Amino acid sequence: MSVDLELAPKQKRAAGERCCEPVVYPDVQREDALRMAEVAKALGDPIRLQLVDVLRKHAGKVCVCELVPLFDIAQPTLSHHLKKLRDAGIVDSERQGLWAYYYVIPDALKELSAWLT
Amino acid sequence: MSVDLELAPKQKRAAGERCCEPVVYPDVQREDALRMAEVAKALGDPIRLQLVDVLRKHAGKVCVCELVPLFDIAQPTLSHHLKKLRDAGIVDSERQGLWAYYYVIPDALKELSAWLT
DNA sequence: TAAGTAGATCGATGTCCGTCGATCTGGAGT
DNA sequence: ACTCCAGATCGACGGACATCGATCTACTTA
Repeated sequence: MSVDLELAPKQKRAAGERCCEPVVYPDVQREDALRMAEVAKALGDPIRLQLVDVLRKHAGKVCVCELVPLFDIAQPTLSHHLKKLRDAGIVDSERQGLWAYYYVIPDALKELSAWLT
Repeated sequence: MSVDLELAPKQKRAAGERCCEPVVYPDVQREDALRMAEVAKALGDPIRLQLVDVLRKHAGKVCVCELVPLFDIAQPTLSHHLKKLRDAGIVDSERQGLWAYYYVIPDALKELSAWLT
């Protein structure tokens, strides 16, 4: 899989007809697309999207034990989703004794948000 | 646009006390989360994200034959991605003779964009 | 030191996804 | 009618994903 986005010479169209305006290039380069797609993918699960929503609205750090009863999933599954969000660079966590506190990394959603606007 | 989940206020974490109360809140906005997650999931692939980017920048309808040479993937794969975007309600297509033209549905990204902002 | 607890990790399972070559569909040109 | 072509669909394959119960880890408390 190449990064190359060059246009190949297209086959000739019938009787000089075009199907559309000539060349279109993606303005978003591949690395940007990879980064934003990774964030979008992490948000592509209803539970993770709601998790981010809860964390964002709280504006502080939220204990995992507060999150567990909000969703009808087992604790390991929630932990799995939080890890996905961590791996995507959307949230981070802090351990304090037995409890773990999660928060949204500032500007983590900025690039995708700006692209969507 | 938000999931509207209120959390119990944080309390002091003294010895022997719970860090929080396991309150269950009605998930009134689950439908919103499902809808936005579906859009995010569709954007969670670099090629699909670039596809949407090209279609959005073009502001008109783009022929599939223009899209194929932009990406280093086989034609059925591109068709598969376009179908994913169609199923997510992000794009739609028009057939004109041999050619198919794709375009971004207006406001399709609006809800997710507003939530991200 | 022993018991208890919050949260992460492991292992298994069933499902979904991205990719491709091959094939099908239907309009266009000869 | 026949051929050519653009694009969609099919079938298969390998890998990723969501989910769970069981277990592990690390800290707190008796």
